[in-house]
Amino acid sequence: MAVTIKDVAAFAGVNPSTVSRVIKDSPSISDKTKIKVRKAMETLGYTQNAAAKILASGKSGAIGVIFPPIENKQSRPFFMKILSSINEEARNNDITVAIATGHSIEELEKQVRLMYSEKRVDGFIVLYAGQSDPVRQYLITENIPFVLVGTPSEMQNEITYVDNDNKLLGKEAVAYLADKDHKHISFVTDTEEGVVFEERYMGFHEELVKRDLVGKLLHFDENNFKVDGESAVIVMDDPLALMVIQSINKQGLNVPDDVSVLSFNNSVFASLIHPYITSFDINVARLGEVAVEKLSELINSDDKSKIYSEKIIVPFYLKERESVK
Amino acid sequence: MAVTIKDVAAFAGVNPSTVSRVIKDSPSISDKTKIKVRKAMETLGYTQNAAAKILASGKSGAIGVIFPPIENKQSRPFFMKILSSINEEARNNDITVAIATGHSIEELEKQVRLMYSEKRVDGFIVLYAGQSDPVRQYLITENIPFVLVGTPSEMQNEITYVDNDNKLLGKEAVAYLADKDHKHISFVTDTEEGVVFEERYMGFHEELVKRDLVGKLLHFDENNFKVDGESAVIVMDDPLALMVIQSINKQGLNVPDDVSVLSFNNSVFASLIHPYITSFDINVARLGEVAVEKLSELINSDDKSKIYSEKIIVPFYLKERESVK
DNA sequence: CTGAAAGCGCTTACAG
DNA sequence: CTGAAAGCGCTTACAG
Repeated sequence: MAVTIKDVAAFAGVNPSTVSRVIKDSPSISDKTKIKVRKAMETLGYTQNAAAKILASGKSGAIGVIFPPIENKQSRPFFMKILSSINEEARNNDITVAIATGHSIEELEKQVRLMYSEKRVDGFIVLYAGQSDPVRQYLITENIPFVLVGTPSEMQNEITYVDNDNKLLGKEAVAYLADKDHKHISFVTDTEEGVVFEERYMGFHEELVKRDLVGKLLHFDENNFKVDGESAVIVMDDPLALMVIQSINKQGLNVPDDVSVLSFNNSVFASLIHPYITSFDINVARLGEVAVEKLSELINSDDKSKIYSEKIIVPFYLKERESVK
Repeated sequence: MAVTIKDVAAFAGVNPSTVSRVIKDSPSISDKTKIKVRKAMETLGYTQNAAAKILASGKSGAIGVIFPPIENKQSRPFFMKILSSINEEARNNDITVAIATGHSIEELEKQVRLMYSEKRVDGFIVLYAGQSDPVRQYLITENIPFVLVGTPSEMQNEITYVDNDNKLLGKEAVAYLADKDHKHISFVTDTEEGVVFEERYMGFHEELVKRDLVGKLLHFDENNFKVDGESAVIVMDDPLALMVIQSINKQGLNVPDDVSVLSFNNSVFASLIHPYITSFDINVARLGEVAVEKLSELINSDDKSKIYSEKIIVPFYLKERESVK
């Protein structure tokens, strides 16, 4: 039915193995033969059969993207955005991407194990960095190539990961506001878990001390949140910033006239309603690209241990809008 | 290296073909043999090699999910949500999902063609319904199984699609507000393109006329939007509702005390800041499930034309919150 | 109910 | 630089 390597070989008057070599552009084939074979492929409309290639070569040419098992996280625009950029970069390298999701961590692990044991994928990109995760543990134990997007809280030396410099992000946030003459700056969060929070807050705190400014950690609670003398506030992410702004308004204060709001991630939420939020863009697209690049290296390296434990820090930039004065 | 069907056969003392039949639970194999073989698989830790299965059977056991080529759409929570539910339903049926994305329609089509010609997938779920789309055209021409999420504006008779009843949604919106004694109800949109808008608006209009109420179509423009006597407003989606509420506030009016706001889709945007938005939930999870079910039927049917052109309407429900009085 | 055999469409040492 | 052959791990008529 479909045209195979054999058909092409017959048409071009060569052996099927020669066609195979032409496909991968083997240097041992003469240009003359290559041209002839390529012409045959063209006129017959040949396309490779992925399954046959995988079976014969032992490589799937596909990678798996693992989403966090928590439901609500999946609504974050981050995931769709990084998936797009991963897929794009993968396509440019002739890699297919398959996905793994699950309501529970058990479901997720089951799917990941199956994908790998059936040899549907050569490796994984993990999109969450929670601590002591069984899925990640499995990948490490079985020595399966993977790269993490985010910073793991443990075994940083055994894992290849790509992330922003969250501590620097915290520092830069303070620096930016301080340069605008803010002297009382607090940090607002709705979670104190995770390396992202820890590092951003640490950076915030260090820079605050260094510049001799005042401020503290404010835990956001919808019914009970108030600023108390702050002229500016740094918020963990854009949706939270939206809520913070509303709370500030309810206090009878205006953003940015009375208090400035600076946030992170630069997601859709940042430019939904006014004041549009000034927010650090963490370059999600680049994060995805780099993840694919690194994973490819891991998959294709013979000595996997050699390039393990690399960390890639992707630069960020500030998207200035209306919420800071 | 990995354990194969041969190893299992040797261990159980049967022919490899018997093992293959046990795997697919063929009725022609005796229970005694099944038990014996399954035990062997268990103790040896056997898992199927997907590539070999695909090559031998001619079926990939995978489906492709095609995302719209437009960048900003991908930030909508809808896509991540439906992808999750598609993947979940697929996993329950031992189907893998691969994705196709692209900045341009050309890129997208290229990827789709490649996926299919390499036999990486058996069929597709298309997540957008714009008119005269080359990707969809390709699928139809080549007679490739696919189902559309949304309502196509042409060739409705040739395409299997799943969607909500958008016209009914428009009617129900009016009915709900009318029952709360609203008499002046307008419909707000920021786009007049697409079947979704058309049908919701048509439903709105019919019901408005039927109940002898007043109201009109309001085009949202950030700098220039005002309500003019409306006691309630129906908005195309949640993010837009957020903007509409802000505009209403700027007019010195309160939601819901002065004007009620009712919206569609029940996305994350609906419960971000107060007033939380009363919104119709369009049951995205179910949409995804049904899409997978129908696609499976298409793929496995011998006479594809027989079940073509089915439409599946998924029910919706109203999520009541704070924006309607 | 089960076995033996051919075949799916590639890749890759091995020869020459 | 190219060919002939074996093999990747399954499935599936065909026999019996």
